[in-house]
Amino acid sequence: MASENPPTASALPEPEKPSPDLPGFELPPTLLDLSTYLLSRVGKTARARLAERLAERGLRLWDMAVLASLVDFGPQAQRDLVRRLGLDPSDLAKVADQLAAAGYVERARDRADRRRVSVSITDAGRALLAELDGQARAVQDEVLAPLDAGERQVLQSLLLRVHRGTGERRTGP
Amino acid sequence: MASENPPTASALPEPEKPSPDLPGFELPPTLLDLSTYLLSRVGKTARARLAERLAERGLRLWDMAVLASLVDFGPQAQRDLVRRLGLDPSDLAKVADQLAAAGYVERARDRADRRRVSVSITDAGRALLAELDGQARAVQDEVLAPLDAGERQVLQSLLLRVHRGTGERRTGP
DNA sequence: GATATTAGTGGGTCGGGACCCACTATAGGG
DNA sequence: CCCTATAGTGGGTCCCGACCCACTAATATC
Repeated sequence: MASENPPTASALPEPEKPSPDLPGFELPPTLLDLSTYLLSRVGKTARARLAERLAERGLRLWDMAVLASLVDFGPQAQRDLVRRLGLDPSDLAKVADQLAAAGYVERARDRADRRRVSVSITDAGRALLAELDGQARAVQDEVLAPLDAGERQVLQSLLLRVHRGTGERRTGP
Repeated sequence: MASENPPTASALPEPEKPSPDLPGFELPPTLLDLSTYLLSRVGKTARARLAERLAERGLRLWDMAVLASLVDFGPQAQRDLVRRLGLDPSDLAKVADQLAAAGYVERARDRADRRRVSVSITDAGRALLAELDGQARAVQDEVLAPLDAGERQVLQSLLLRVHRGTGERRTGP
């Protein structure tokens, strides 16, 4: 917890600006010096803004995740997508449905094991993902605006390590 | 977007471990080198784990935020809490209700302006917040396990700057 | 072949968060 | 005084994301 009333800005150079929504309404330092809290809050912002862009196209984060997985790893059975992305099989079915209906992916039964449905991305899907990736980077520029290129690299690398460390208890997209 | 199939680990020293849930199931590099994505994902993990701890006590993140605000800034009218924390007045009323019922805060009408209800924290509330803060730090140690103390400082400071930069479009606790 | 197991699907539930409206009580300005 | 704005409250709604169960089809095991 931060020391009582005087809003100490923890390990920070300068408070820079009074900052938040309303003038003179800073968030509690007790929260602000929990990286946990900042992570959660900033992460939520990032998520929300990205989701917002996707929503304009009627897509959700999972759609993008699935497309990315297909581009990066090639055609896969749904079970593989499920394991890789950690979402519910039932939910994936719905996502795949939607993507297939829109022509971004194709599904075909695996001839070796006809229980499996192999999903592959179409050209339209590739094009879509490219656009989405662009949008994601645009959002990133917004969110990371206060950081210079070097700092963004550092952040990226720290986050990646943190990510790799987390037990991955089946959390979101 | 990351280059096609070979799962390039972007601007990172070493992939360290194969890492995720199931053996041989890495997440798509296309996503992993979006800081936006990592932020969202890691943030979600942090949030979830913290919320989990709070839930054991029947609390939600907002409860903690309110307590923190009261400790850091002293007794305030609900309207101040609303503005500071950016939550709906109606929702705050419910949170305050619950906290008051549990004896963590007290409410009293402001004598200067009897429309206002001034909320103040009790000793029990202070004690609770201290505990919650401890739990939050425990979660933090879990989540940030891969980072050493110096790196955590860097992360904290970067996140704080990013946070300050975000327009704060009335997002979560 | 009978049985268990795996892949996919459809149809739900559940809880949380954000939001909104109608209503009361008080304050303040003309 | 009357009228508008503000503070708080008590109802809701809506949209998610996560999860679960029941069921079919195909395969694997013995």
